[in-house]
Amino acid sequence: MHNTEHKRYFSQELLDWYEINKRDLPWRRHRDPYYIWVSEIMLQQTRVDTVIPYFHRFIERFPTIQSLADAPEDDVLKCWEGLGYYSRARNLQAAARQVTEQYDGVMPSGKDEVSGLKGIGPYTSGAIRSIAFNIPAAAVDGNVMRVLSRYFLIEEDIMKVKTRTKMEELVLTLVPDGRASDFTQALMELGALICTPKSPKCLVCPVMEHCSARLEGKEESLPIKTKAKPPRPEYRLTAIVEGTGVHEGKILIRKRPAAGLLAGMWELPHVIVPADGGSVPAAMPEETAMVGLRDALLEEGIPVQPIGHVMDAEHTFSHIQWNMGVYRCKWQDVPPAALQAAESAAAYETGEENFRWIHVQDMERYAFPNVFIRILKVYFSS
DNA sequence: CAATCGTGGTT
DNA sequence: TAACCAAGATT
Repeated sequence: MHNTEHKRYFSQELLDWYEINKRDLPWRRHRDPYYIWVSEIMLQQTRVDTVIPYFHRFIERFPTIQSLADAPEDDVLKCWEGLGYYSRARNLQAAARQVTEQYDGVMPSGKDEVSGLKGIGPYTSGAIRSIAFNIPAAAVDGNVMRVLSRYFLIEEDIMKVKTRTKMEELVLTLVPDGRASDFTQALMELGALICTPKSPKCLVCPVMEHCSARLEGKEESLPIKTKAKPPRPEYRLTAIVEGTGVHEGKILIRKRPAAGLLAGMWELPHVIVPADGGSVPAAMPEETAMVGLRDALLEEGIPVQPIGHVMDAEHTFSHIQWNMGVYRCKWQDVPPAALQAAESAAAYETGEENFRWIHVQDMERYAFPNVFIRILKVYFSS
């Protein structure tokens, strides 16, 4: 159905188009595998315009693989703050340490070596090897699957691994000799600029003439993709704990666990409210919320007295929607008897474990998820 | 395979 | 405005 003639046409026209239309992007100004690597990790599920300022800051702060490997993890997370999917940052640094230890600090180019690095999957492996080393490897991302599913009329669910591996094989038959780097980027560039998800610009597409989807009027209905499940709602009560005594003028923050959602990031103390009977914090009487918050935090060894409602906040992750009621609280100095129940309260006072008392200006030293930055901004500006 | 893991822009 | 989307990896 698709002869080598149409394939050759596709590859050649695509390369010619790319040469003229490629964007001037920061990571395209070098062939340094480290730059390509960092950009590819940042670009996962993230728009180019969002990545650009992060890329500049990251390369300035961590100019080499060695400097990244040597840095404290908190510094790396701070540099990633606001970009999302924070495991990318943690894995990137872990991989930098792998390269330092296993490959003398030099980025490898072999398939098994690259794929063996943390955070580098099939796509990123192909992207680094083709773009940085000009090796004929397939880098099949969302853009590429969209372009290929349309040009070759592949009516299979692109969410399935099998579809991606099939397209990887297809790509390998398309890469012109010695042009792997440009071809990979051209394929993605076409998906980003011309063969867009909605309203593809077929009239200015360099390969429109032999695009099967276009010829059959199916360009708008491809690729086929299963719908994502809507995020499940969660209800959380959040505390802005104001310090007393030596901690006067400060608030309490804590560091999240090393795994899971927002791993390793800092946050305001908060508790989940069991969602029975639709008890949305916004709808919950403030008195009820404050009593619940006080009791729940004391269970976790954080003795506070809620004072009043600050704001409601909503934050949507890929799979969870947080509905938050935020309350100003006063740290409660607990009498010795009660201290036993709140066993770890003393730990916060000494600043041990994963808790800190901070001033507003200390925020720049800790990496916070976006939702807490928004809340703290409102709090500190009022 | 399907769920987990952020955020902001576009339609 | 709600839904969809953006250069995916890990478990």
